[in-house]
Amino acid sequence: MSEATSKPLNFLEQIVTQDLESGKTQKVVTRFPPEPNGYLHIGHAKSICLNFGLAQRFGGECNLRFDDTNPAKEDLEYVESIMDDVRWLGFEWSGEVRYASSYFDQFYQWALLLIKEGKAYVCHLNADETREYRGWATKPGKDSPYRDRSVEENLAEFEKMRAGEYAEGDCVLRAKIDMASPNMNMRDPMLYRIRKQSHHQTGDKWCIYPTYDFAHGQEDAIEGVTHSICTLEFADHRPLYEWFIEQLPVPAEPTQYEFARLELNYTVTSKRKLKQLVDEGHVDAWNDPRMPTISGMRRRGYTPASLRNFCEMIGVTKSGSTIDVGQLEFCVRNDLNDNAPRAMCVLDPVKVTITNSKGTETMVQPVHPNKEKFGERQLPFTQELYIDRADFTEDTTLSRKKFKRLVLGEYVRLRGAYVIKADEAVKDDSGNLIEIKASLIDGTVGENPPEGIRPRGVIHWVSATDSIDCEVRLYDRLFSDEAPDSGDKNFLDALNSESLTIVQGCKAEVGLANASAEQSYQFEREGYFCLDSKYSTTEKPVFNRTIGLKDNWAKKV
RNA sequence: UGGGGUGUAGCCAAGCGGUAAGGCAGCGGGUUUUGAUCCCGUCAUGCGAAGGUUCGAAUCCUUCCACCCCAGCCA
Repeated sequence: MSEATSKPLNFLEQIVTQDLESGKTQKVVTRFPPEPNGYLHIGHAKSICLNFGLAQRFGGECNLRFDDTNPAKEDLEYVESIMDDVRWLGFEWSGEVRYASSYFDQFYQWALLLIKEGKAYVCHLNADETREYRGWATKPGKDSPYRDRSVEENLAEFEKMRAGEYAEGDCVLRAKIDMASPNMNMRDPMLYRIRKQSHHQTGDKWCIYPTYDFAHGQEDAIEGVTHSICTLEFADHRPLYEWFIEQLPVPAEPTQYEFARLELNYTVTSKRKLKQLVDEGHVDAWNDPRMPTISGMRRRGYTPASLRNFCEMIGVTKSGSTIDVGQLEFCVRNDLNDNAPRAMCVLDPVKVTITNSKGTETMVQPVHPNKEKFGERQLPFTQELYIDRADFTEDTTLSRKKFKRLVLGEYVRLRGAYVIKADEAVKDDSGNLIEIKASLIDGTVGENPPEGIRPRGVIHWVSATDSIDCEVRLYDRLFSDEAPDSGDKNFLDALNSESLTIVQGCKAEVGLANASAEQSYQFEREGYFCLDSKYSTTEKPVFNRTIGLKDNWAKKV
């Protein structure tokens, strides 16, 4: 890569570079640590690309670790979907999948150690009392009455917690740090709480579970993570993260760094809210094509490369920012333009009869207009064809610049085939257009028409007799508010009632009968589409519109 | 009003004392059998504000302003 085109390093890449140069780090180890309590979304994609990308670029490794410390919210379904999504995005984690839960024995030993050293205690204050004792931002907290229990008593109490002799909420294990700290996280944070729930990995082995704070840094240390990257809201937890690393005989000393999470306008990225959309039936599933989940975008037709490229493009910083969805859309179009085979599909068909037809002919079209290696496809050109209703008008006053399609009495190029002339518009009793009678201009296949014949433009078409029926689903943004999530708005109020349009009775070129869900196509002049993995059947293919073609013209008119 | 963080164009984002990269969007033009793609051009006398240091400041200092995060037995 030349000097002029090389992308500048982001702040984390700079840190890693320095650590590698100074010898502080021998080999960079990162991790992507989702909690399996929902499906991954575009925001996670940023974190995945960052963590795996960093390891990749610097010759290191990245683990996939489930931060499964709260069985109340987690589920096996989520761990499976997460593994799927990470793999689909194109990343491979180092070794086996890790689970925080597989370190529970070690955490327990370390908790015991803190107790023995007088650095942790069992506290019987209830939730309300705990809150009261904690104080608030400008007011220091006060010590729990249980803070100075003896080591022996703490050991005995903690054993009772572990043995299930207490109910949920009766007591917790707390670190003894500083109730007056200006950092709320240091006011004797919780280490363990009681949860009488069976866990998706450890079953009923435990009824006490470590908190995020007591688990995260130690997990990193156990796994030899060198750079533990999390989002901005955890910056306040860093002193606590470091406190545990200092107090405990951990095998390594990871460092936490924070970056700004991805926010997208017109989008909600909160697992809780996405789950609500699913649970309340506003969308058909976690992978509804309108969802910003990785699985939803996948079903919609986004490609792994387009998502990776997007994450690369938006950068990594510490300043909170909201990216325009247009940038994401640019990335899919960009990828699909290069890689999607072309096809024709008429969404709102109206019949065109070629009055001077010479019988069925076969038109040959490149699969991709500027990539020969994609090969060619054959299109049956029959006497009866379909074009889109919107591509025809009887209004002869429209200027050539304003309407580059078929006008009664004028000429248009049928993509990859003849130039035709519209001779007659046939109506039914109520005046609806039911057929266009047209004539083809001889010698215009692959050739310019003779002098004096000026087609207004090029439109797509499909054989009426040799094509397939299909359904097409058009999507608009799920939310009509740029910031559905902000302030005290109810994000459900911003739901766009027109986010899904189902179009029946579409006609597609025959080759599309072999379409598969993971293969995107460009339907020429319409946009990029892929088969819907959920609703498609062999009898009736259903195509999702991933994204329309860029349309500068529509904006100007 | 405690602590932590962030302010460079409509949206992202480089910049690390030597005179504001790049991308998206926009605008203007060219090519085109997709109103797409592609190509060319254009787009911050200005870096949250005000002072100061310096030959020279987006970069250093001071003060101020705005916004975000933290008081779950969530992560």
